Amino acid sequence: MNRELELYIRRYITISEEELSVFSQYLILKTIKKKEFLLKEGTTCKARYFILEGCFRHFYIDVKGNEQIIHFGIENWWITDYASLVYQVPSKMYIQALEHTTFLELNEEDLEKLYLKVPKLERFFRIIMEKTYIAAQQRIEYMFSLTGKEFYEKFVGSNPVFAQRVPQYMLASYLGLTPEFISKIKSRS
Amino acid sequence: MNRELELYIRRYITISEEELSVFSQYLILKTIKKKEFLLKEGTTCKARYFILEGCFRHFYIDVKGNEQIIHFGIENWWITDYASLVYQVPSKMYIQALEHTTFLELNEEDLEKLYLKVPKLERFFRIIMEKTYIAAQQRIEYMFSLTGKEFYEKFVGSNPVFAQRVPQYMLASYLGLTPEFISKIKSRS
DNA sequence: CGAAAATTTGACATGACTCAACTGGAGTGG
DNA sequence: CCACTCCAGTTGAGTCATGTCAAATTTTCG
Repeated sequence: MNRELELYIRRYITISEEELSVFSQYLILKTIKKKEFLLKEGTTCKARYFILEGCFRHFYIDVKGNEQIIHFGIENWWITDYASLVYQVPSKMYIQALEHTTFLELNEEDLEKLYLKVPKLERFFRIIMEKTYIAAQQRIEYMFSLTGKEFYEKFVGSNPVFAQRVPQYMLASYLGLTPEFISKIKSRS
Repeated sequence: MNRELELYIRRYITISEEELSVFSQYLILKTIKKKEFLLKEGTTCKARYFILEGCFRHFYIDVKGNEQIIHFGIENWWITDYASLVYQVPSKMYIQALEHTTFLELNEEDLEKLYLKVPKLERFFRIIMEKTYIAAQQRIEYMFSLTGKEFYEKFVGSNPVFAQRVPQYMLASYLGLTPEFISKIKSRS
């Protein structure tokens, strides 16, 4: 079992070496180059990915043709398109590497088998989903309560390192603002 | 076991009568009157609630002092403040009945015990959380891609019955718009 | 029936967008 | 290693969607 993932799992559940090693049999270590895609619109998503090193952006093309980033994925995060994965329908999303990235792939059909062998993983993924949902909820609250300027400043304030790692226009997209507007925010302060 | 909840559970997992009856021992049938609260700011949320009949709104008071509705809860939905429930911290949220409402209460400490007795419930709640998360994600996409007018029309179009059930100013709050603006949307079409 | 709450309407304000032009680095090829 | 291109970022002018505030009207409900 990969050391990073082991630590991550043990933050949430207690699990034996044996169970971990069964889990690890289903994980495929992969790498992907900068700008390559893990998922493209029209493809049905078949797996979840645990990021070991690197960074993804998760976006879609909206009705007006703009790339709208809904997430970034970094080290120690799971990334996937749940809407496509869970309902097994073609995705409207793209997941693209922003850097050379290493990750573990967990196929969803395999995961279903795994749940039978290691039922504790149901618990693990339940807990992960709860936290993921709470984060999404938090995001909705910020979108409602903060102005663009406040949202930008909050994001950069709480993720200073990450804000360096991605270009400004992607931050703008993530925050639902235009690059021009971000530029004006910065100059006015 | 309550019939509604049984049907709901069996949409997602296969489960025996015995397991269901263990589950049902932990459920408390309750009712609440219109305008009463299930949860108030400052209280730590201790349970999840399955709505049998009636309706709740889930809101918080933002920095500017406005009530910001983040969800409505209706029949066959679970409602709770996950942020408070999962981390056991005081809630920033209110959950208030909009009608006389009947629901089943599931205490979180009990649920932890239940997971040991009926591990399948981990699976059940994992699946529920996945769907709940997907819905939250969808909401974020709408907030990004649609104008206020479009969002309002989409909501009323897909929930015509529900839109009747709550006052306009609450819809406005849920959509992140002002009641005045909703009024203008309606008059201009 | 009357008071309180919800909705509507209008005048005005503003946050954020659009578009277009400009600047400055980062690669790339000769 | 220079010249060129290209992309990200900046700046400014003008616009538009939506908000604010206040008053008028309608609905709800005790």
